[in-house]
Amino acid sequence: MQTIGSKELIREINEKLILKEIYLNKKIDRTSLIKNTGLSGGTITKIISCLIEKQLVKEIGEADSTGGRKPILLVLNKDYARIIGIKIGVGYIDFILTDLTGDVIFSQTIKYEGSISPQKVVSMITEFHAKFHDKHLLGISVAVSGIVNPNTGTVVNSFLLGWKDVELAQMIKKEVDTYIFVVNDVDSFSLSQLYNGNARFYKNSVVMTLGVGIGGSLIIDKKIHTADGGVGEIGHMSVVPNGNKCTCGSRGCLEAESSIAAIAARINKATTVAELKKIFSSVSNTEISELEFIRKAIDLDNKACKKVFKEFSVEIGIAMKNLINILAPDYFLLGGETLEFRDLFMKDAIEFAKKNAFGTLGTKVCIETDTLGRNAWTLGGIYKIIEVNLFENRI
Amino acid sequence: MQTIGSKELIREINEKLILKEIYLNKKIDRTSLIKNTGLSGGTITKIISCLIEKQLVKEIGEADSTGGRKPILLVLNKDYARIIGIKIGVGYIDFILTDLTGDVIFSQTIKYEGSISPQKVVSMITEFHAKFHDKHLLGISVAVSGIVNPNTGTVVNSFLLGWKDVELAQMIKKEVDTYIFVVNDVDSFSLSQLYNGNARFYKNSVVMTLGVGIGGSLIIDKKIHTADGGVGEIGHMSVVPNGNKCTCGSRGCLEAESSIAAIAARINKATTVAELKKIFSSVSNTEISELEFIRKAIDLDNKACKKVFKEFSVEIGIAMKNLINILAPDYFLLGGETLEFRDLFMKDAIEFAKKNAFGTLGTKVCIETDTLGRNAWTLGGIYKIIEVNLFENRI
DNA sequence: ACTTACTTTCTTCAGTGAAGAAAGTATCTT
DNA sequence: AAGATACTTTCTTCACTGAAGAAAGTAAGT
Repeated sequence: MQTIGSKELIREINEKLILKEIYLNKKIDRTSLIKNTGLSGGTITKIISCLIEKQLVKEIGEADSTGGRKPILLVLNKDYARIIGIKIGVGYIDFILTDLTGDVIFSQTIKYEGSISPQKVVSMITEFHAKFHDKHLLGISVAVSGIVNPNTGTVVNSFLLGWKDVELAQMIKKEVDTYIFVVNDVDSFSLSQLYNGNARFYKNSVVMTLGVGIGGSLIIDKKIHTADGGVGEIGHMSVVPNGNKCTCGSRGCLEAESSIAAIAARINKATTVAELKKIFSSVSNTEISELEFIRKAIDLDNKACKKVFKEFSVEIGIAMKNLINILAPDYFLLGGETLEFRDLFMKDAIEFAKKNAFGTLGTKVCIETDTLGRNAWTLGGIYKIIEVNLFENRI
Repeated sequence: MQTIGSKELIREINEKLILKEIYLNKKIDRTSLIKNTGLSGGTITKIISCLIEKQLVKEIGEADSTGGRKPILLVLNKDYARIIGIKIGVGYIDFILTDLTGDVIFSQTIKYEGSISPQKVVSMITEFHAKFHDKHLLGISVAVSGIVNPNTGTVVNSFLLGWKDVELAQMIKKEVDTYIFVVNDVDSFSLSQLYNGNARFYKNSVVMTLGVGIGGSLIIDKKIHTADGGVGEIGHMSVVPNGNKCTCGSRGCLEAESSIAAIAARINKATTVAELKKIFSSVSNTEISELEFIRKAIDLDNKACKKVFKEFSVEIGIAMKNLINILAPDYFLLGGETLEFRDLFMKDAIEFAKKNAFGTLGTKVCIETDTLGRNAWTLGGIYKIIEVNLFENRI
């Protein structure tokens, strides 16, 4: 939809410019706002007065004088609103409540067994909201696995949850009338890297997560690229012709070859240690997880593990090389549970990728691993809600 | 660089809105501009007067009355400026001169043997420009193979031309002081699909070209995604583990397996027809091109060709499936010289890709082949120059 | 008295909405 | 058939509005 130029647009652009400057500086005075934004003194005074009246901004004291009048410091009013973030995992749901700037106020994890229905999730969200609706609610973000259309708020297809064509945003909005942002969980993780991690310093990034599934997310020109959902299904890139049957129906997909479960299976096949094989038989009975099995395997048969992770590093290296060649990112971030075993594969995979990428693409990309931790999967959607509400122009 | 809201910005936004509306409608009257843009009558009158004064727009007569005063029709002034587009191929250079709307006024192809230096190219551009500098020159677009940084105008690395770190834009600007747009040739082809082909109707597209090399280009949110060059090196995606040695140094790349040269080599290997093998030996002496060899091969040993193209269709299908899974495009366009043999591989490749793509990604993508033809490789950059100058907002 | 920070006043300019001018068509009267 | 009148549509003009900038003023420091 095309936007026409108008006085309202001018004011909106400048208000958001000022809000962004206050947010980035945490606290700032009017004269610095004049310098940093290029707006005139009169304009700054008028707009700040407006924002104070709206209670989005507040004065919090003075800074030291440099020879004249002491400047008055301005900050975003953290208490202006609250934001709720949810991450629907397999067997658990994370809830996080933050203030206007994304600082965590409260968080909790609720575990569940078997499967969980969308109705149940909506019910839990409504309960969580009821506990905190004393403040204005800016929005609710929900991170879900699978193909998610963030524009319609629909979970098109989540294999892990067993959901298909769930209009989650609409269901939640019926109960809580606020802005609902339904997003793929890897995209949410990626948004955290963009707003709070090192991805913020780069224009184009690829995020890859290794774990139960192999996930991916793309950041293009400092914006998450979701299309209408389905972007970044890196796990379903073919790496082994006629390889293992994948859950998606294809063969030789990266996920079929290199998920946690696949690694465990490969270790079991490679090892001759009887005790280890016995332990592996418990895995499918969920007496022990694949992660735990791999931990034990490293103790009991380090040689077999090294061999399996060596092959794994080549597959991951090929996948990374392919992504670097297709997308030419400045920044490449690796995350997910499999990073626990990074010592066994990471260096080789990165070296393989950098060495085999086309031309200069391998040398120009910065490759790092996640340092933000588990909350990043939930906070990403919250950061997006803040960006959309406070800083993003409609043109 | 952040943009502040101002009266100048308002005027600029609205002028471009009006120009875009005139361009899309080819001819339009003021009352329709009021309806289509949402701007008021006074604003339309003022801005149109301005544009007429600048000679960007002109009145060209009247439309029929519908009961009142006859409306006056307005058009873009095609003669306001000229644009030059160049495509540097292997063994030839295409030159195209267009008017303000991208309509071709003049074109020529100059052949060259062996290699060609950047200096020689600049010299030819200067000569071409000298023939047509009676009109204002809006810009010059140069399409080149390899890794090209359009932001700096640098040919970082063109394997086919043997160029490395050539600051082509600067070299040209020294001779002709105008806007210079240096772009990867597949990206230029892609831009034509976006501005003049069916890609204009989709938000996210992938363009793949099959020929001497395997090239790719990405359109994200209706914008070509180039980063700082190197995006879309689809040809260097691995499809065969430990496969053929590629020019990029890696092994098993799509380009090493499925370029025109690779297909010819595979046909030669598969055939038992002595005459065909004899003809193939002439290819490396450039007595006959690979394309011509394949044409003959289809006549002399259709069975072997069918077999080779069957394998080829799987490789292309895998590559397409990988791209669909990573990028979730709405639209996928195939182009390039290998399409001459589309009857032997296209249907199978598309079917493979659609069938093996993740979830609904395969059914939602529209896959087509190029209909714009050879000039599309040159005109894409011209369309971009028009877009940047007449329609694109700086915010 | 001078410096620095912030506010107020006045000016400029772009867009808006309403009214008017210009140029049409349709109908009626002579 | 010609002229007059009524109505419609297109385009222009103009007074008003609001946002930003420039200039001048006030407040609070050293």
